[in-house]
Amino acid sequence: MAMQKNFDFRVGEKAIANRWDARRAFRAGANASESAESFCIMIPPPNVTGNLHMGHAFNNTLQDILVRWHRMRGFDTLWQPGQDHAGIATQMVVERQLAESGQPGRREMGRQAFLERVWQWKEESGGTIINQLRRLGASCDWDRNRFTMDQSFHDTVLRVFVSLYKKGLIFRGKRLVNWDPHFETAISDLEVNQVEVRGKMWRLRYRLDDGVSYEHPVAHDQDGQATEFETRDYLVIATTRPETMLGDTGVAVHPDDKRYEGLVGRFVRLPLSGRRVPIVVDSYADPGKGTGAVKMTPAHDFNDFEVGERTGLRTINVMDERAAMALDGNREFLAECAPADETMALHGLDRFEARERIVELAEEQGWLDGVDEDTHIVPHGDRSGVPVEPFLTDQWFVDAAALAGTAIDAVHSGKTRILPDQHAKSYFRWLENIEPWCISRQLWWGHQVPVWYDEDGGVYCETTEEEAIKAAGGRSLVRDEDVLDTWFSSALWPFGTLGWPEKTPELARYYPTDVLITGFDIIFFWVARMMMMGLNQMGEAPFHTVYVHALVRDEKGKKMSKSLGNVLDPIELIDEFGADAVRFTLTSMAAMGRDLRLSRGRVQGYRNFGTKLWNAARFAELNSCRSTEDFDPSTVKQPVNKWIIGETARVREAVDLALSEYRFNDAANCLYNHVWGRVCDWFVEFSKPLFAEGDQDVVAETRTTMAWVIDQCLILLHPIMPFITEQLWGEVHGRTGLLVHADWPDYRSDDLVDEISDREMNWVINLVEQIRSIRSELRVPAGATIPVSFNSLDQAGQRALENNLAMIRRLARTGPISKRNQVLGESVTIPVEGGTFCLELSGIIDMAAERARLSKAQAELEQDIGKMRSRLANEKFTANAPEHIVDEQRSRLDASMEELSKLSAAIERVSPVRSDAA
RNA sequence: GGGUGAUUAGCUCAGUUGGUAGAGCGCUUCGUUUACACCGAAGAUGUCGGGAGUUCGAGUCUCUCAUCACCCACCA
Repeated sequence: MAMQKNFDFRVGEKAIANRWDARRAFRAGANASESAESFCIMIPPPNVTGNLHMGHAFNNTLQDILVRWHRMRGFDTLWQPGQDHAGIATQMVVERQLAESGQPGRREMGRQAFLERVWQWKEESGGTIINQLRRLGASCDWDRNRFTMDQSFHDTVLRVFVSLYKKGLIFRGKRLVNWDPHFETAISDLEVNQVEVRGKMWRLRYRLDDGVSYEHPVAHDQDGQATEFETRDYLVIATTRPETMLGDTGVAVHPDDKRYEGLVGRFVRLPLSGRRVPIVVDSYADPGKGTGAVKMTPAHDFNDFEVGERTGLRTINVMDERAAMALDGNREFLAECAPADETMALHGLDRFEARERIVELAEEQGWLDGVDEDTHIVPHGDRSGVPVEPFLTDQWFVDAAALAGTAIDAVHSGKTRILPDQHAKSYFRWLENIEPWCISRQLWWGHQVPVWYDEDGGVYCETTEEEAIKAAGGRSLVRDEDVLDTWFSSALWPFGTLGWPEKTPELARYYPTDVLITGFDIIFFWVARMMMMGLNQMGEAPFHTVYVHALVRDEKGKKMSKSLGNVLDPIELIDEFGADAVRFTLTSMAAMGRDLRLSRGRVQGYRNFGTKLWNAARFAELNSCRSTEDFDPSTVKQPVNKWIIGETARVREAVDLALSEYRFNDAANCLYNHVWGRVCDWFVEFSKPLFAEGDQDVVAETRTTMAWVIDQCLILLHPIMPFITEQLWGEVHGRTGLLVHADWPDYRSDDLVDEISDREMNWVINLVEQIRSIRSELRVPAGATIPVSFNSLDQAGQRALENNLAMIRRLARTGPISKRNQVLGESVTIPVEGGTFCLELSGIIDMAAERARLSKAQAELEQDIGKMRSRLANEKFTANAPEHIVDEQRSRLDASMEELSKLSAAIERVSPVRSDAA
C-alpha cells in the first residue's frame, strides 16, 4: 500500500499503543536474555487523582528514553509505574466536591463513609493519569502498576513504621509543630512556604508591675551614648501578632542591652489578661530589632518556645484547631489571670479578627505606643495557602538526624551520584541540618498510624490490631487516629513496590534500582527520604544515580501555574502535534540543569521533523529499498554509501555517549542534524541520479544501504520518538517484530568510517555548495543549467569528480563538466581542494557583481591570513602551543594562501580589459 | 540574612579537558528539479553583561561589579 505523505499520528499513535499493549511489550525483562543485567527505574508516582502536566511529560519522557534505550540494548528492564494517594491533596479535592454538591462535610459523614467516598473518587479518576502517560508513550510495565494505598504497599508502610518505632527512630511527643488551621492538621517543615507580606508592626506598652519604673533613653549623641532619658513605668514591646499576647508568659531582653538591664527579674502586668509575667534575659532578644524587648509566647512561636524552655516560661495555648481564640473554659488561660469582659469577648474570634480587635482595645485603653509599616516573612501552608500557626500538640516524629548520616555518606562516597552536582550541595546542607520529621497528620485519607493505646496510656505499636491486642495482654485498645505523611509512604516506594518485606525475585533482581529522574522541587520531600529509608531498611541506597531535571516554564520564562493561566497542557499539545513531537521538543531542550522554555512553535518544528523522517522512509520505499537481514555495512563499495554508513556509525556513538552522560539534548540534536542535514539533504539527493541512471550493481548497493541507513535512524530515534519510528519499522517492510525489541547497534566508526570516501564526499558537498552559492548570488535563473569546466585537478579530485559526476551535475544543476586548457574570460572561478573549477557564465553574469563578490571573499581571506601569520610569527605561540595546534595553523595558512592566489587570478580575469567599461 | 545558578545572533538556547563562536525559530531573496511546501536553495545578523587578571591564546579558568532568577532561613 502506498504511503501517505505524512504520519497520521491521531490514528497511528493509538494503533501503535494498542499494538504494544496487546503484546505486553514493556513487561519486565522483555527482550532480555537469562543472563542480562538489570535496569530499573521507579516512576515518581503522580497523584492518583491528578492530571498529566508539563513537568510530568518532561520527567517521563526522559525516563522513557533511558528505559527504551536499555531495553533495546538487551537489559532486563523494569520501569515500575504507580500512583500516590496524596493525602492532603486528595482529601482536599473530595471535601471540595462534597461542599460544591451541597452534601454533608466529612465530619458529618464520619470517617468510614468519607473514606469510601475517597475510594470512589479514586476509582473514577485514577485511570486518567495512566492513560495520559500511555499517550505520551511511557513504556512502563503496566501489569505491575502499584498504588501507595494498595494492601501490599500498606503492609510495607506499617511494617517500616513498626520497625523504626522499635529501633527507637520514631517517637511521639508534645511539641510545637506547623499547624495548618485550614486543614486542621500538622504539616512538616517542608510543607511550609515562607512568604513575604506587607503588614504592620505594633508597639505595645506593657505596664511594669510592683510600681517599678526606669529611665529610658530617648536621645543619643554621635557616639551612641544616651543623652536624654524619660521615666517610664511601662515597657514597650514590638509585635506583628498582637493576638498572641493573650498567651504571653514573659518578656525577653538581651543580656547586654543596657536599656533594660535594671528590669531583668522584674515583672510586667499584661493588658487584657492581667497576667503577671517575668522579664527574662536571653540572647535571642535582638537589641536592634523592634524595641529590643520582645514578648514571649512559647505556645505560638518556635523561637519563644525555645526561649521559654531555657528561661522556664510557661506555655499557654490560646487558640483552637481552626486558629480561633480559645479562652472561655481554657484552664491554662484562665489560671492566675483576671480578664475583663471585653477580653473574654475575644473568645471564638478568628486570629485575624482578634488582632484587629486587640489593636482597637489598645488604642482605646491607651497602651498602643505606635504602629509601623513592616514587611516580614510569614509561613504559609503550601496546600492551603493560609498562614501556618505554630501549635502545641502531640505528634509522631521520625528521628531524621539519626538516619541522615548514611544518606549523606552514600552521596559523599559516590555510591549515589546526584546530577547536576550543584544539587548535591543543597542535599547535603538540608540533611546536615535536619530536624525531627513530623509524620502524623490529622487527616483521614492515608495510612493510619499502627499504634494502639490502652486505658492506662500504654502504647502498642504493631502491624495489626491482633498483634497489638496480644502485646497488650488482651486489654481493650483504641487506635491512634492520625494518618501518616504521604511522603512517609513515598519514601518506601523503591522497595515497597517490589514486594518488600517478602523476599520476592523482583526485589532481588531490581533493588537497588538504577536511575531516579526527578524535579529539584522534591529533592528533600522525596529523594533524601528515599535515601534514608532505603539505607535504613534495605542496607543499600535505592539508586546509583539521581538525575535532577529542570523546570518547564512558559515561553516567557514564567513558571507555569493555573493562576497565571500560562499552562501548556501536554495532552493538548499531543492532540495537536503528536506525542513524538512533544517528546522530541522536551528532549532537545533538556540541557542539564537549565530551565526550559516551551513554546508551541518549537513543538510544531519537531512535528515537521517527524514528517521529514517519514518522507525519507517513503522515498526509500518508493525506490524499492529493502532491508536485508544479512546486510554487512562494511562490505559496500560505493564511496557515497561508505560515507553515509560511516556517518551513521559516528552518530550511533555520539548518541550512546550522550545518553550515557544524560545529555539528552545532545542525543536529540545529533539525530536531528543527521536525519535532516545529512540523510535527507545529501544522501537521498545523491541517490536520485543513481537510481535513475546508475548501473545495476550501484543501484542495488545503494538501495540496500538506503534501507539500512533508514533503519538505523528509526532505531536510534526510537527512544525519543517511539510512535512514528515503530510505525515506519512495521509499515515499510511489513515486519512483525516490534521496534521496541529491536537490537540496538554496536558498530563502531573505527570500523565503518572510510577516510577516503569521507573526504571525497565532503569534497563533492563543498563543490555543490559553492556552485549553488554563486548561482544564487549572481542571480542565475534557478532553472538554467550552467556549463562547468576545470583546468587543473589533482588525482583525488579527478576521482571524486568521476565517481560522483551525475550527483554533482544534478545537485548543482550544471551542464557537462569538461576539461579546458584555458580559463574562459567571463567565468566564475571556484577554488576547491586540489584544483579549480569554472562556471562558464559568459553573457549571463553581471561582471561588476562578480568582482564585488570576489573582492569581498578576498578581503575576508586576507584578514584571516594576517591573523594566522602573526600568530605563527609569535615565538611564544610556536614554543608553547601543542604541536597539533601549530601544525593545524600552518596547514590552514597554506590552504588559505592557495585559495587567495586563485581568487586573485580570478579577479584579474574579470577586471575590465579596457580602462573603463562605461 | 545565607546559598546556588544565569547573562552568547531579533527570539529561545547549545557550546564536554582553554585553540579563533553554532543550532532551531524568525527575517530577506529565489524556487512546484518525479520523498516531503509540515519542502528545497541561498543570504544577513554577535565588542559571547561591564571591568581586571592568568595564558602564546579566554565564551570557556580566577577576581570584581551590574542585572535577573531560584532555593534555604526565627511573623519583634
